[in-house]
Amino acid sequence: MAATCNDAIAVGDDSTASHSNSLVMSFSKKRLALHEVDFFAQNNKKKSQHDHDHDHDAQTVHCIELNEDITGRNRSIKKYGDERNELAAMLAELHDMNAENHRLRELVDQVNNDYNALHMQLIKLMKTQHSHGGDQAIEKGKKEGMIDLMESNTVQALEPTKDNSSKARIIEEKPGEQAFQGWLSNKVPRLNSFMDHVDQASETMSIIKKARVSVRTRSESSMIADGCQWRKYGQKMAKGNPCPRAYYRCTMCTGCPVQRCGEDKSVLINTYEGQHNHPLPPTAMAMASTTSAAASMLLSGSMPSADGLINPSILQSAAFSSSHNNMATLSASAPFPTITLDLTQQSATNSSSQLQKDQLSLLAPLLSEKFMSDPSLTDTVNAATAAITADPNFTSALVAAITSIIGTSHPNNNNGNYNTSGDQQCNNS
DNA sequence: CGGATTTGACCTGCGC
DNA sequence: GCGCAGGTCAAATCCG
Repeated sequence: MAATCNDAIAVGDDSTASHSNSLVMSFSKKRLALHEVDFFAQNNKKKSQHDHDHDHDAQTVHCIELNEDITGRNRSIKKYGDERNELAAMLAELHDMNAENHRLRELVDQVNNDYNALHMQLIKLMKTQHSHGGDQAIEKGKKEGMIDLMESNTVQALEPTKDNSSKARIIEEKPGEQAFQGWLSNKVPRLNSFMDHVDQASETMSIIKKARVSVRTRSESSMIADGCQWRKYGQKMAKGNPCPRAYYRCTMCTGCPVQRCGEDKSVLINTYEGQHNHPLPPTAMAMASTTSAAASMLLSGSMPSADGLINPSILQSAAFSSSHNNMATLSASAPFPTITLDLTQQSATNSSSQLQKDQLSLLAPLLSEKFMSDPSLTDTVNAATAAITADPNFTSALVAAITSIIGTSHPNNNNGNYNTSGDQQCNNS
């Protein structure tokens, strides 16, 4: 705008020559003035533009900041969107896993059903086999009351089974256990299954409670003073025995299930069932440990091992001691398995200490072998195990303990006021 | 008087 | 289903 104004003034000044200098001067002044105006105008313009530029920069910075903010928000939105998608994917995966879990569960149920069906068939088959192979031994045991396992071995050797090869192989590898297997198949057929360990354990525990250990001693008293306090709660006339059978219960602790009864004349037979469920005095520990150990040995021979088979050495050893010394005999007669420890010879021949040692030295390996291999034994049995492992002369100590218990309690029985001692049974019900 | 023992009744499992 | 034998209970009795 300033340049247009200057050009119009210059055209008018050229038509007047006489006043040229003054006009020039005036024009120059005006022109200077205009220049000054223009200068200020330009300065103002620059200033204005500068100010405008300054505001524009501020707005630009603000816009940049807003833009960055928007960009950040967009990033957050995008991030949230990604997380949402990821969560949705995880939910979908979880849903798939639930569905697969459901399918697997149905599959497991199906497998369990199949297993149960096969298990029942197996039990049925094994019972059928035992009805062929074990009947003779059982009948023999029932007739004689006691089964001498050496005789059982002979029976098996002379009369091999006619069943399938699997059964025949087991019998060949496990001579001596057929009587117990037969008894087990008759009483607790489920023990024949080595696959159902849980049921096996419960069954075993129930059998342990019913296992009997019969200790034969010579005593004029109606019961053995073995350190425990016994309370008589009943007496019965047993069939086939002129002497009454007395029933005793341990009174050292309320609820202790150990009981026994007695009958006989000169030979005292204490039959223990179960175990004490309370601490025992030292004098009672020997007998309790002995009976517990014997019961465990008896039951161990009837329990399958981890591989489903049974270690025959225990029963073989028992049979050995039985046939040679009449000390440990195993009875498969109903209702419960019974092991009889015959100490009558020791009591009758107190001077024959070597015989006692020899007899119990045969029993000790039976006990220690089983105890060292079976972790599920009770504390009482473990105590016996500790004694066996700690004392190499345990058998001698055990003989001395038992005989001393019996002997010191009844040092001289010639008082004549008691002549019907007992077949004592220690029942656990 | 309280605890232990006796004894007859009752229950249960098993064989016939 | 019935009878028998073994095992348990509980009231009566005994004893220190």
